[in-house]
Amino acid sequence: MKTTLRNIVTDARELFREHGYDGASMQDLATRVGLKKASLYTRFPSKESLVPEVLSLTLEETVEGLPDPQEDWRLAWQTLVRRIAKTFETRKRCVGLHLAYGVTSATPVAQAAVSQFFDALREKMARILRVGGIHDPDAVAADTLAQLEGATLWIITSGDMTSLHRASANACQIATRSEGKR
Amino acid sequence: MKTTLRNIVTDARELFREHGYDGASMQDLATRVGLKKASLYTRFPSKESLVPEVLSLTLEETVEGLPDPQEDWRLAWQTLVRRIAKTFETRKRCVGLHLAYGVTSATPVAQAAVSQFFDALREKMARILRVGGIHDPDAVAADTLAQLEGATLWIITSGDMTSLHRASANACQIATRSEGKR
DNA sequence: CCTACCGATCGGTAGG
DNA sequence: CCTACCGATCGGTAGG
Repeated sequence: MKTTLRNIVTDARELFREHGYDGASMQDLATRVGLKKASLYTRFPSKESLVPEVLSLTLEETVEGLPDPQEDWRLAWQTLVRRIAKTFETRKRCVGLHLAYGVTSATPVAQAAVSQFFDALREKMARILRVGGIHDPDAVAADTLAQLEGATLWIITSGDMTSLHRASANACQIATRSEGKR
Repeated sequence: MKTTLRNIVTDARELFREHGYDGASMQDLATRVGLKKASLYTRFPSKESLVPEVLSLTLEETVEGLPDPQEDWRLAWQTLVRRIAKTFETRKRCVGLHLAYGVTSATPVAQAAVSQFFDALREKMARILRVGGIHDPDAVAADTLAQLEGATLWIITSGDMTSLHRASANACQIATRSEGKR
């Protein structure tokens, strides 16, 4: 297992997802990637600097290779929604949400990265809905993401994935109702 | 300001809500309530033991004095939903969600308390819907809570409360559609 | 990329 | 209810 930059970022992501910003330690990350802690600091200037890397990688993975909305916006929407739901189902929690709750004004760079991540994701979703002529695409995108994120609560507290499945199914139905309005 | 047990619990709640389980320190709590840290340990045996106290107080406050569902289930439902939404609007985040993401198997008592809290709240909501003859009350209750919780993401990242308002309004509409089914 | 260290802070306790 | 302390761990750095 080579210790690439990308490897460090994905391992940092797993730690942030599981333990949050405070709970993830640079020592844990070092052990995980097979380095000494000091060596991490030759790649990343600080713990905080990992957050933008983690989130931009996540955004990239979430939207890469998505069907062109101009060609088939329904397919693009369903693929994106199901991809997000699948990640939550596999990982049990959302890194972004854990970081959103975990970063404070003490780490402004991380805080800004979290805001930008969710804003970009929402905008990506809204753009697809806009092609489909869906009413108030920004609101529908935000609410859809909120429903998916909120469903992770039940996965964490009780292992129940049915709320996530309903959220995914309901979101996909947006793309199977009548064309044009609503 | 007297340093009552209840005072300590509500201050602990504010710290947990803002900083999460790891991020909230017993020293901060002690300073906040005007005691030395060691003195906290004469009231509570551990940091972990504060979690059940915080959540049972929160559950109590959330459901106390609610209209009797048998008398007017629509009013009971709307009051409960709006009460939850109001708390999120005022406090900007949900203690329960922050704790759900923040506690691990390293603090099993806290973890169990979080699960019980959300299960009890969902059951309370479902019981009201059951009186109203709403279809699949457990699922509707879980999804409603998920939508409200998820909306806090947008409050945190961008200050946008419109998603929370839509969640609250949509939930309340459950109680204004036709009696009986759905 | 390492060893070795820094000051700060953590949850918790001894002892009065 | 306090002072004073415990060992552990934190993010980060010096110096090679």
